Amino acid sequence: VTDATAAARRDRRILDVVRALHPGEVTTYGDVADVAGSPGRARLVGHLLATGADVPWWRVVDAAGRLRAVDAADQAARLRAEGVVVVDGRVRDAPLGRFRVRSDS
DNA sequence: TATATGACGGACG
DNA sequence: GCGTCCGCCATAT
Repeated sequence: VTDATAAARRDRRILDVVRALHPGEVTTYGDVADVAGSPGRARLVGHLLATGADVPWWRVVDAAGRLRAVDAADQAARLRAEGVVVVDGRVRDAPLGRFRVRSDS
């Protein structure tokens, strides 16, 4: 296969993982990359979500639980609408289904 | 072709 | 817990 198709397949795989997130479920860029089979490529996940993919992008935060979206306020609002506790631009809760935000206190 | 810049993350102090 | 540094990958200039 060509590099282009391989990359396209990889990107699609990442987007599929994000699409699989249920309401109230929050995960990290790194975990998405990992589950999608591209460990270490957290930055790539962020880039994909930034390109306006049709996926629940607001359910993805960074490893520290911080909301990195351009419009963090919007992301916070969407998360709260699903019952996720966001404090000072950060996810304080670890509700989540299969994917977990590593945030312990 | 080279450099800079992000929706990142881990290691370190 | 925070700031800095470096590695990571794709785009933009």
